[in-house]
Amino acid sequence: MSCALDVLGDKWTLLVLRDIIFMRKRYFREFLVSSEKIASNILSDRLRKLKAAGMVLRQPDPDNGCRIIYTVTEKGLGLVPAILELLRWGARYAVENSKHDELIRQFDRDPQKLIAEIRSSLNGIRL
Amino acid sequence: MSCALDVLGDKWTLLVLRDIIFMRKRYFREFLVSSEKIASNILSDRLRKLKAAGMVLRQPDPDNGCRIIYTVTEKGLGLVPAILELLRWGARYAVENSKHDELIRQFDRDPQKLIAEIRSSLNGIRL
DNA sequence: ATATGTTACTTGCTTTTAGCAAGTGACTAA
DNA sequence: TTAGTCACTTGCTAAAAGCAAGTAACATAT
Repeated sequence: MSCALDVLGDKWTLLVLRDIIFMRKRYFREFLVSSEKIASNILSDRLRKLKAAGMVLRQPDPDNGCRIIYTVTEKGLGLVPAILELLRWGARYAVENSKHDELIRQFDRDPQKLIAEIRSSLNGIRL
Repeated sequence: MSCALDVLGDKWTLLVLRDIIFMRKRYFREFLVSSEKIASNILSDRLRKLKAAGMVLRQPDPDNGCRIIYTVTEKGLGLVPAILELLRWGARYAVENSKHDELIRQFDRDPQKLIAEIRSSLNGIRL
């Protein structure tokens, strides 16, 4: 638990993971335009820490030398259930979001299938 | 999600919740002696914020006027699945803890039963 | 009744972390 | 060759964390 919080115990790390997993974000710029407005230095720091924790991969885009592609690892994907439980809790007790409701329903119907879909969408990236 | 992180997005809040829910802690002093050594001013602040968020209750102990009893609310209990998924992830990917393994097995066997047990252990408190 | 102890905090202060605005160097497309 | 994109850094300020010490309310023992 405290190990988990060593990596996740801050405002931004889980949001970055949510974006990379569910919003399918790949590039630095994409993370910057999230609704929560993360600063570029913080984003840089969190991506570096997530990489150090083995939860994301950082690789140059073969099609464009100045681009970097970030992807989730299996360890990062392992947090999907936890993230979805947090979404579910937020949906039940906080103000109305409802944009994650379909995701939650999908998870309830077949958790393994949702995770398999996310994983396979990652394999679609040429590296 | 970001709503959830407004409440939980720091190192200590989830640890306090873990203690109050799974370690059955009730008094200020009990939280102070957790393995992670929270400072008393931080603990005070987090308990106040959790109370403001409607996740814990703060009531004077009828048996001892200078004691305060803290208890989880239903809203706080709603985070049990999320916390357990974090524990599970920590158990799988971080260094070996294994002291939460039984808790995780219990949750896997019958999630509702575990939550019911926690809830009923709260009702045992006279207020 | 007085002294001592307990409990749940505050306060003051220092160190660490967050966050914004602006800048940089590597690369690409016109 | 020039302008633009991209993924960051850097400098600076504001906020939060963390420690040590103090305090007010109550309880217990003498």
